[in-house]
Amino acid sequence: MELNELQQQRLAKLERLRAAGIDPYPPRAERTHTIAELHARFDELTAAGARVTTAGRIMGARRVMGKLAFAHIADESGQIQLWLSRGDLGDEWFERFRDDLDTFDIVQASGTLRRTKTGEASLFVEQLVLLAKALNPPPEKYHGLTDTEVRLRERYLDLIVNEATRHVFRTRSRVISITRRVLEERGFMEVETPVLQPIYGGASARPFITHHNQLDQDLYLRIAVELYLKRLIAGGFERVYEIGKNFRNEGVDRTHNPEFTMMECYQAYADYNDIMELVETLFRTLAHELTGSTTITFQGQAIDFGPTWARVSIPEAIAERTGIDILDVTELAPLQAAIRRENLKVDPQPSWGKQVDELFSVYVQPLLIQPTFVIDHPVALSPLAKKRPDRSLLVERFEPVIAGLEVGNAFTELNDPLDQEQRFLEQGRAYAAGDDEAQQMDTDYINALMYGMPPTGGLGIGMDRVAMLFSDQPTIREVILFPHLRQRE
RNA sequence: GGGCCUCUAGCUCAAUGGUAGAGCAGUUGACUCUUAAUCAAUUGGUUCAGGGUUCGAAUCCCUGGGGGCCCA
Repeated sequence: MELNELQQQRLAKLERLRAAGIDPYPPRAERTHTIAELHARFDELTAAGARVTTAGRIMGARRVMGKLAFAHIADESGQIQLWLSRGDLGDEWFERFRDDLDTFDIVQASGTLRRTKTGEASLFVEQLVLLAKALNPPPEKYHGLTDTEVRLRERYLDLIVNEATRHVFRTRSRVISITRRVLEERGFMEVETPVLQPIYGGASARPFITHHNQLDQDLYLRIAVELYLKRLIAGGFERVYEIGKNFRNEGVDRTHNPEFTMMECYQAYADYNDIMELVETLFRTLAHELTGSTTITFQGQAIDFGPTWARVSIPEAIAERTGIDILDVTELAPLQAAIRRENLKVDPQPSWGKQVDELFSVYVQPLLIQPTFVIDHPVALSPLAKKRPDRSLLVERFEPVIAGLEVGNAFTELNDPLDQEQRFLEQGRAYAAGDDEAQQMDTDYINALMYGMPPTGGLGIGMDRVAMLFSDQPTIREVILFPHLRQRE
């Protein structure tokens, strides 16, 4: 390992400490109070003259005068100022603090609490213990660390110096735990299903492929958990959910990371209308618990989860915005002709369904700022959803859209094994025609349906995107602790 | 995958084709109420990598790499 000048200086200090018989990485720490507890009970502890011991990382610059020094230390709960005097600490440790300790070192400090002349609650230190020597220097103290690349590659440093980053990940954690609680309160049971799957299914996406050596078998990292959870519904569990990582072999952008966290849940004897109610309740609860109100601010836009959500029908909205009635133009070539006639700026797609999706994505979805259920998807794009009884071209499906962002996908599940088989065959033809996101035939899943699966409503929610909304972050990588980046060199 | 922008000291940033600099941090010294401490002095560079143009390249050109923004 090659050390730069600043690292070498810190290493020299570490060696000096070792030479003086001090372990720079002792195995144990002592703490009578966290820093937040010191502040919360400051008056009481000060009046009692209590001797307290706390610990934390030296933050900001040390301010060392001839016989007096100041520094702030931080633990997860907060910051407190240390007041260090040659008189209280003794020459040896005062000089050690001055000469051999640095910003970012982690220390344990014992003493009494008092306010300084300027009124700042401080720990007047009588005894100092080094808990961990930092060999890396801090970033610039005023501008801090701003370089996005370094913030993501060295997320630990980002967390040390940026309270805003810590806040984002605390919020993300609460989003997940509140979601879990809402589901548990409704009687959903958390389950775990395979990450390594012999057949990938449940979504339209390209998989990562891996290999089991002993079985000499290719396996796929799951792109969804849908088909396994519905096997459980067929098995008789009536409410199940799973929160976990999915993997899709796709590009990285503002709203996509190759591995991401999905919540999926399935409820027997329910349909997509019941699931809409669940989604409304979930988001209303998240907003209320995280902000105290039903309204959040995302990228400058107020978003209200109080009311029931608007419903936007894909064919109706496309007709309104483009003048094309997709239910009248149900083949690819005539649809593309109509697009040219109307002079619409969308890219040509290889199938009617995808062309419809493209029209909607360009001309309707960006306008959907308030929480909206997008409904009436083409059956060709929804091989696992039940058809509308009144319109066989469309399915009982909805996507929750917030601030123009798709945050999930839900439908009345297709439980007819014969129809399901036909849908898989259709997907197989699409794959053969070059659609590398088409879904695979899963005969074991059809076998499960052949035992009978009750009418069921199902839902998938992209938890990273929900975390973006509730932490007001513009990109998914800001809500993923260690997002994917290219290797250096 | 395409277009545009960007990469200089540990960090935040300058430097119009002509001696690579500042602030902070660090180091040395002074200082017993500081908090972006102050005062004085001072160290620190493969300018992302490789090639080219030029008397001379951080700067212009080419190739490659990392990152950002927009588009697909």
